[in-house]
Amino acid sequence: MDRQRLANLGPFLRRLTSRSVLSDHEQRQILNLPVHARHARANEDFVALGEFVDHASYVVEGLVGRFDQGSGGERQITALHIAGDMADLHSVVQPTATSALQALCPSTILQIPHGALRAAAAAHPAIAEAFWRDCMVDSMILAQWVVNVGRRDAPSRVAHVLCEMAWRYRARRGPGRVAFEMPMTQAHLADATGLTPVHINRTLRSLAAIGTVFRHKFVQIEDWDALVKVADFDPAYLQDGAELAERISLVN
Amino acid sequence: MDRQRLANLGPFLRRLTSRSVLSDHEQRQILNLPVHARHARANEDFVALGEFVDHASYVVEGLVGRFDQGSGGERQITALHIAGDMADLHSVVQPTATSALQALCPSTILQIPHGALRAAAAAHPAIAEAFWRDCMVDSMILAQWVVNVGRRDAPSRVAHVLCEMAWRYRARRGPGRVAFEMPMTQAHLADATGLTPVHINRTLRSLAAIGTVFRHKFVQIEDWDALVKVADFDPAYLQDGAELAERISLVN
DNA sequence: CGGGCCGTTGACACAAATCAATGTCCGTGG
DNA sequence: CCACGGACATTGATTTGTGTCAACGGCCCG
Repeated sequence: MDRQRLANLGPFLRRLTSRSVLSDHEQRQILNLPVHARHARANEDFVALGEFVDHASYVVEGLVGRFDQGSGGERQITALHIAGDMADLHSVVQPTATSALQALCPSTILQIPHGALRAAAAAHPAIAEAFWRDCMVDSMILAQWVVNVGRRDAPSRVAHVLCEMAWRYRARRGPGRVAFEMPMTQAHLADATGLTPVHINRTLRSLAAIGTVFRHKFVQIEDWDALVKVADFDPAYLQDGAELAERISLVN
Repeated sequence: MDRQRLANLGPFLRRLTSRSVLSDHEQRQILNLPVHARHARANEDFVALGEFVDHASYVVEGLVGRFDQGSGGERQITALHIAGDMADLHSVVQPTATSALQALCPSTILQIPHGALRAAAAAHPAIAEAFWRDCMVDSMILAQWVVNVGRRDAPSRVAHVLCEMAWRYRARRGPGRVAFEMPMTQAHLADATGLTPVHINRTLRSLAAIGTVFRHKFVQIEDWDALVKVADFDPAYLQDGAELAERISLVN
């Protein structure tokens, strides 16, 4: 295991500290985690279903999807992970993958050994807490996806995914125009929303009527508020505006 | 905060130790957690949406659902918690509820202060790990629900929920007949599967054709294997048969 | 005895799936 | 430089699963 000291874990640390309190020393522990870089081509599984992994996968660049599938082969994306996300931090505590990780576009991944993560968590309760909390944010997103797929019609579903991604990419600035890159195909969107690719296509055309377009891996939203209304989007679940006062530490 | 020492946390401890390794001393810490009993009537919210909670809710008796809803009022159950489940252990680390907790039948709840849980986790890395892992099991169930609601048709969805519940209630013994109590209504099943109550009704009738009935809050399955086939059910995600060898401890 | 919750049934409407073809772009190799 | 192949997007015709609306029935409990 080579220990390249790329400064790439910065975004991960920022994610953690945006929701949890870590001392300088603890922050250094995170940045000094050993990593092993790896590349994944578009549509390449870099963690297979059922595989027993000994490392977590951090997305430096690109976009990855968590895929689940039934025995009939019908695929469903269960989570999307953008650059800066630890795609399977949960594997530290649950090393048998119950879903596959697949790159949706050429992506670079940093593998971080479970051993190092476990050691950091065991030595510093605040780090354990930050990891736990980070996993729980993913879990709340998952709960929202159940609602999305279970209770919304096609335009609303697609709009909701676009809103969530805009928010997570921090592309949204005001009530008006928003634009960001989202390197996935219409078929991927279908896998994420529980719809068919053809219907995604038609739905996107209907969304164009309110000024939202997804073309050439690029999302352009003319009227953010209008999209939010269609999506019935409330960003509370992303735990982003979490007040410092609400952050409670294990270490008290 | 009264500190009733009911021996009711036993099932919770058993859940934890079935997947994580805890020393005798750590186990005692769990059993000695202070609790406050509370009753909830059927269809009563005992944790409201958006509420800031300072305790976790443990289900001693009954059945509770995690409810999410859109602005239009359409409800979606995001998780079911049976007796012995800690319904919102995640609230320790994420105290603002993004979903409501509602009793589906008369239930009794034990409230456990976050302070005590946090103290136990901070003092014992193995306990922190066990809590984290327990939350991740719920998370994997959630991921399966996304698949269920996103990719399966009505008979398959309902069958899958029944299989999962049979498994979690430990009602399944062999390949043949299975029966267990599941104190919820058809409308609740509809909220859990993203279907309408009328369609649930018709779907249940179609499942009766393969010998599976849900009547009077009771599930009776004549042919388990047949139901599993309809449901496309694979219990791996429940992390139940997890081998001891696969359990890895933070404390090494 | 009456009212409400829950379950049941039928007729009909509609959103999304399916099936099938065609179009467009882009990289690659002749 | 052009022809080819493949991935992705687009479109139309048709089918189908599920929702919607509306009514009725059973049963428990007050």
